[in-house]
Amino acid sequence: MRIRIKEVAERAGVSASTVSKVLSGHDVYAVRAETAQRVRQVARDLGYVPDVAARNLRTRRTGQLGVVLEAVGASEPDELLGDPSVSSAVRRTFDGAIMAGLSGAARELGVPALVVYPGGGHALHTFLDGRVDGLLVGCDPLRGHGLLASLAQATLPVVALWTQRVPESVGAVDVDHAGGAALATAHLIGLGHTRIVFYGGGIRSGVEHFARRQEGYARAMASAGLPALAALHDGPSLLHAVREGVSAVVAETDLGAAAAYRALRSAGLRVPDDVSLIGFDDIQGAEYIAGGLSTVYHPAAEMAAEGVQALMRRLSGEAPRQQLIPARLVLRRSTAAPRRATDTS
Amino acid sequence: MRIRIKEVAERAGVSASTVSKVLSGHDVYAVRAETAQRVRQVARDLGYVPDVAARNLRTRRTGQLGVVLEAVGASEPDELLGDPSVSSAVRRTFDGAIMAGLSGAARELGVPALVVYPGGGHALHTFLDGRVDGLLVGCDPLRGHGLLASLAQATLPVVALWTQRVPESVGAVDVDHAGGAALATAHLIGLGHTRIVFYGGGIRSGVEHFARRQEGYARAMASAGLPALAALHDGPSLLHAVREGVSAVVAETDLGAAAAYRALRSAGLRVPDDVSLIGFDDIQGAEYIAGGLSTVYHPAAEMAAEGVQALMRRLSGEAPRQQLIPARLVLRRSTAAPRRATDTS
DNA sequence: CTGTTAGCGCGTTCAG
DNA sequence: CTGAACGCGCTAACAG
Repeated sequence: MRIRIKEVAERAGVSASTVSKVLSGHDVYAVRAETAQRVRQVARDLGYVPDVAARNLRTRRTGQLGVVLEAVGASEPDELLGDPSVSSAVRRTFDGAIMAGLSGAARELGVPALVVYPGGGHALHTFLDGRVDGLLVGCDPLRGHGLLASLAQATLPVVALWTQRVPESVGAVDVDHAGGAALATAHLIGLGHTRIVFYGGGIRSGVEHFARRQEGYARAMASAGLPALAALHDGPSLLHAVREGVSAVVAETDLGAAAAYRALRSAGLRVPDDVSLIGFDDIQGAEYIAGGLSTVYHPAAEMAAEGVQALMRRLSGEAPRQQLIPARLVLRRSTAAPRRATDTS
Repeated sequence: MRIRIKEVAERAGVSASTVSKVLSGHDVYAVRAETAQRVRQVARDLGYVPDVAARNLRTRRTGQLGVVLEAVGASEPDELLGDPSVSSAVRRTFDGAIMAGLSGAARELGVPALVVYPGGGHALHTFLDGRVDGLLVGCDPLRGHGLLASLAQATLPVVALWTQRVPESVGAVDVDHAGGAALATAHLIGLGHTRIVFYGGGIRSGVEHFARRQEGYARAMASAGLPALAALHDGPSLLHAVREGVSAVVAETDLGAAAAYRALRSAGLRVPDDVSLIGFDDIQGAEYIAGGLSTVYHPAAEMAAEGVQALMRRLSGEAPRQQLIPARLVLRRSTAAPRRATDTS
């Protein structure tokens, strides 16, 4: 049987409420230093640990943050990313990064515990039973997220991760996909490329992230005064484009870059000698792709950490905000200056 | 203000305890079907959600399982696995796989929530505040885990993951590292190799997993009547061994296999033509290593899922057990039959 | 079959 | 400066 506050009180020769005051840490209660000292000593000797169930009931708070990862354990739609075993490994890396980010931030901020709800498909009321003070919803980037809409009605403070499509009342932290893709595109432009194509489903895929990445590509092209080309999403049309003068490829994802690389290689084209190739995500194994894939680092852990902070701010009364975490270039060996254009000779 | 049980009771014209009986789901309480029906209807209409804090206090249980991942967010000791950014990505894949496994099993078993404790270095009492009914401790495979020793004294049911070195009172689920390495070694033996070396720190590394992997290698060699060679852990000695007739390499990890591959290639040796190479872990990107690395799949998610089940069994009174999850071969293109030995011509 | 009663263990008044 | 009293919302035992 665990030690209760009453036993500590008896052993210290005080009342239970005095023990509570001492251990609460709040200085607002005036307790004689000597008494406080004795209480603390007895509590330590007895190994007293306050019961959170009772405390939560009394204070109507838990200090815990809920985490819903719609993505955890989900498998990717094959058609989007190719080999399902590979893409599920990618998914897991993101999950791990997100957990690491959440966990690190929670520790920093003194959050006692994160309550992770297992799997998807929970009814709204699951989150309203007083188990948590607020909720982080890690959205599935490849699917919709109806949960947010219903949560927006509830009084529980919510911060969404990995999306920017949220109701007014919900905070959001996403990776700056558009900015990252613009960075990648600008890098190629800076190397001297002018005919640059976006490789992937992009806006047509219906996937929010991918659409934003294509928008970032288009934005960077536009601000350099270059024409944004139509997105390509298969090997043959990519090869056709290269034959027509395209010298650089911005792939929607690193896995997409790997696919593009295979297509280029099978046609005898070299990277970066004949075509420059840049990916997005900096997935594990990217250094093995295309002889070392230049890419855009996807700050999943940073996003998650910022999400915890945003939720804590909401809990202390701040209004919901939408934030973007900047991505950054990771340059390896798949991008280089273009060969002199053959059609000028 | 949330709806409370009393309001449901009033609206349904019954007492609070009747509402409790109906909504508890336990059939042991005799409540007239008609009454139960009415209560359920009113509860639904009002959007009543029972308060877990009060329930937990009353029942002295939470249904929640605690999760400590000593590994989450930790960075690898560089000297063990090479490039820190790469090995931390590997770590995150495992974290993600473990979370996916935990999450999936929790959903299957009806566990309402997993309580993830952020970061390492928690004092023992952190876990004894009644927040959870039992604890899963995911051990850091590259470090020790003193936490288990102290938890063994406590009354909280504990199941350790990713280790076999646990006190009597603690359950354990680990990947069968030895069995997996034996599988890999037997595969090479089956192809006709006889001079096979283990590449990695192995027993000398002090890392439990790696020691077991080397033991598995040695076991497989012994049962084929072949001599187990001393483990090698750097490029030059590997090349020396190959020149002396070694035709196949069992690498401790996939990252180790990547390093071995680089050493072999830089000496002009081809894989698998000149030397067969097999790894361990099946990390993301393994299909890009050594032209497609044959390896051993590391069932992290399966291990985690089994851990949840093991903990649930403990909660229902079963004695702690130690379990192993079998690994399995993933054959790609880095292993092949040896060339005919040059020294026989 | 249903209602009444009595806490679960703690934090927070308010007297003294 | 300290302690007594109260109740957070629910469920288990018992009485009717």
